[in-house]
Amino acid sequence: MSRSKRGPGRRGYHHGNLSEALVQAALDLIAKYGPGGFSFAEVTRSVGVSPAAPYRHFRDRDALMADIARRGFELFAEELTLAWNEGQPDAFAAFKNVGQAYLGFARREPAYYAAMFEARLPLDEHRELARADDQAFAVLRRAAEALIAELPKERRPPALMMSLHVWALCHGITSLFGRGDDARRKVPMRPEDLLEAGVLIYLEGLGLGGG
Amino acid sequence: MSRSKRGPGRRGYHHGNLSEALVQAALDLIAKYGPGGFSFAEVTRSVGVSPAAPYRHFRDRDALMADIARRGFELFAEELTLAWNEGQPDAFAAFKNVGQAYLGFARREPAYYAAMFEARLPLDEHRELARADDQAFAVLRRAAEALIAELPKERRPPALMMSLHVWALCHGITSLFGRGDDARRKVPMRPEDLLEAGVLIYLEGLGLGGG
DNA sequence: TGTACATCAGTGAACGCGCGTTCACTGATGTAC
DNA sequence: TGTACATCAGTGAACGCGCGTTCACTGATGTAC
Repeated sequence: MSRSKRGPGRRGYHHGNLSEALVQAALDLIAKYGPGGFSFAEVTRSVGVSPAAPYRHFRDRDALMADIARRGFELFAEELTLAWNEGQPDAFAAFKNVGQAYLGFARREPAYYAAMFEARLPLDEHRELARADDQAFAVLRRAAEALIAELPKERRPPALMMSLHVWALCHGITSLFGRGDDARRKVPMRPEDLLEAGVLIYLEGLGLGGG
Repeated sequence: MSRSKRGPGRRGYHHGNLSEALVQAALDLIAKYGPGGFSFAEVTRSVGVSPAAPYRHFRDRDALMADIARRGFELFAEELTLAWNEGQPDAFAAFKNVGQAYLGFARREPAYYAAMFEARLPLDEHRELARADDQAFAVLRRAAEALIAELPKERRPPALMMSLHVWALCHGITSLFGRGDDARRKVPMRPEDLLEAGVLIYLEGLGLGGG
């Protein structure tokens, strides 16, 4: 009986990589039950350690949650950066790729996404989290700047505004139509197509149609 | 002591309007602690009734949550309808008014908004909720249809797509920049202005600039 | 290479707590006559 | 108008449960010599 508690991944008394394992287990639970739906206790059970073990790695439940969200934003920033690909093949296509990468991340990593945007973590109290958040947004903003630079100076919109619009559109589509749970609003089109069309219309409105 | 339990609003043994009072108390708690942060027990305490009392009115905690969200959507639909005002003074202005009313509702009623969009209620299992949700969206859609009707036939976008775009933009702005708690992303502009500009650019992109 | 020892990481039992829900109950209200 | 009675709405005590967190502990690991 006490043997079964060790689980398949244990390498003896010391776990080896407990904090990673705790994060993964928490992600699984968040994916199933939402950001409010995971408990420290359940995480330890699914990892197969004693309920006191996590306290060597995280101050409390909240700190684990914040760490997950921070990791999420770092992954997110990486993926957006890859999608931007230094503006290749051209700023217009690369900008749209960033938008699609946004949706792709939310779809592939709903648990991270929930921790990042639905956990209601107070950004003032988690500075590293706020910084990671800023860095992910900065990718989107740089993409907007590069695209705007193609317009003649007198017709350039503020890059901040433009990137906030696209962020809001991406998040709105993800949160309303792109989620993986039963709270998804069902619409007869793919979120990706909805975003593609929305961004095209928006860019057209800025005079950036067709690249 | 047992007297104090009755609270100021009680009219004796029978409460008179307990289900309303429970809803209001739950809304207060949701506003403070988020949709996951209210407990049946705490609600009864703040209303001043015994913990068993709510079961005369709601099957369980989940049913109360769903009822709150349903009421929220009904209020929401009313406010959007008022803002649309039958398309007066003109479809363009009225459409923008609907968008502003969206943000206004979310700002004035953050608890309702959270119950409606952040509680992860499964829409399949709460049909009346799904219907109320549909009816609120229908207002936005009708506004889009009226605005689209001003375009020549061959240049009309699908009304469904257009209303989903605007819904997503409204929700994204609300959820990221317009919330009342510490999870708000701070940006140097008002959500209302951000929405106004975004909708204008989007409509411009559809060839609907300036009305 | 071998040993003593410090440090580290996980144990397991225990705590107090608030939760959702149930139950038999009872006081208040409304209605039939 | 008065009374008997059915129905309704809230009571309060109790339940079992899972939670977060603490504590003194101990097994495993790494390092100095």
